[in-house]
Amino acid sequence: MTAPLATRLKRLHDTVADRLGVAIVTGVHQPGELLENEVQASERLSVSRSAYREAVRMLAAKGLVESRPKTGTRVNPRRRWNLLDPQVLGWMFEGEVSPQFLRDLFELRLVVEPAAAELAAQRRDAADVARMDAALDEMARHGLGKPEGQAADQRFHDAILQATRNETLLTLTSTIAAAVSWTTRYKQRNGQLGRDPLPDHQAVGRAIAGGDAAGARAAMTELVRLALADTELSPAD
Amino acid sequence: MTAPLATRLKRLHDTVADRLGVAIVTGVHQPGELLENEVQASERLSVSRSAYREAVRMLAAKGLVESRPKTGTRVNPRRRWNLLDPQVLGWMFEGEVSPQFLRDLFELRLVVEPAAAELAAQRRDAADVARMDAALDEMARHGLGKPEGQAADQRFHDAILQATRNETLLTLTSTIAAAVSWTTRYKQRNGQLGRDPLPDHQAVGRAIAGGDAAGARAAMTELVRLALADTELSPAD
DNA sequence: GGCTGCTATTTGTCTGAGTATTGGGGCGCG
DNA sequence: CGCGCCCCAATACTCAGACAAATAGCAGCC
Repeated sequence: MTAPLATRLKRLHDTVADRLGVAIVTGVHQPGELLENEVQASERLSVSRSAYREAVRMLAAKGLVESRPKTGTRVNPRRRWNLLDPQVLGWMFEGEVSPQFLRDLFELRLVVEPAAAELAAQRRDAADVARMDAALDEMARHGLGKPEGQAADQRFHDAILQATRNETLLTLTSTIAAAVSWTTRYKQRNGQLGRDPLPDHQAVGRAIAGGDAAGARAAMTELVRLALADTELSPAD
Repeated sequence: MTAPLATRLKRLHDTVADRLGVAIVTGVHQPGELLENEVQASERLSVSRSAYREAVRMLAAKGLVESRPKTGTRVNPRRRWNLLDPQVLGWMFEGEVSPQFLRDLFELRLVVEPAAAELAAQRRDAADVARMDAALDEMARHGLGKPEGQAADQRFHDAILQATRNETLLTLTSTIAAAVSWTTRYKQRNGQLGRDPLPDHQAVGRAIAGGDAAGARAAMTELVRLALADTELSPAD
């Protein structure tokens, strides 16, 4: 017993936060549920109370839990979770992700990315275009099967968000990235390739580089729709 | 000296986090800047090192800072801040908000809310419509000058996001709310009324209740555009 | 000039004590 | 019986001080 909580690769409080965070977002601890009190919990994880408390503070900062004297630390209703927090999103994907949540994520992408593409077409400068082209080149060279190609894919989407010149949209990078990476992961797991996504990416790139706002929006909509179809999620409506 | 950090209304670590958070997002501590070391900082604020550390953990969880041994705690580049975190957003509005950021916020609203209205029109049920109508009634009764009216305004926008049946969109509630409340605050401060926003809200409500997706999108676009115009922010392009 | 090992600084972790808050139960009173 | 008040115990909160671990920067060596 007193399983030694994984060999230390990072700070202890981060490790504990990860562990608790995953347990919460994957449903091991349901909303409304009360966590063990600090003393028991820290002893069970064989960490000091301070380390455990700092972990809980992090979860609280992300809206996952709330602590009060006498009552203890309670898991918040999902509604209060910061689902767009990169770390929370990461914890989600540690377990099985519900199809409903994936559809929500793609729907958000379908709302945000076409609009972002449109704005990017209006505001991009030479540096943006260079970033996009570099990413597209690397995608073509490596293919989407390899990690390099996937990284390039994410850089492409990120470059577009950057080109919008909108900080709040840029914050959604991690959210988009989660959906993007899930698509390729899914396709690899299931071996089916679907249509080659590279031409669609290039079409988006051309429209943005050419300043064609409407075209960029349309091309991006098409791209996301295609990705959604590949995941075999039934359309939302 | 050793000014006693406000009479305790909430937890000490929350108070410290608020104070540091505001100082960072309002630019008192620039990105890249190094914070005092824990001992000095905690002494200056007259709190224990543990309380200070828990506060820093919260800021780190929101992407504002990063701590490393020997180097210290450094303010992250804005790019890594979770700008959509409700608390971070709240801290922003403690100081002067840059026009650029406000435009970004409205632009995000312009991306999200029309799409949300469209989805809401497709998926709303009786309860959603009831919520919207109740909010509209209260807005009409109190007017947007009074706190009750403003609260109702936010409930209206929230009801729409709820009706989308999309958790990730719902997470943006606080972001939308920030932009909404800023509009009314601005209008009160400057005394100018602009067009009465109530009819536009009612138009959105009617379209959603009637299941008119395209109409809902159009009406919402109009509503947000109007709000943007009232704030006298120059249009983004 | 570059590598290597030392050292000082800073965060990280632990422990144990005392404080503040508050939900709930008991008790009195109407 | 019902209602309000007070007390109590459980819990998180705060504090203080010590030691451990990591690491940037430097000195010294090859």
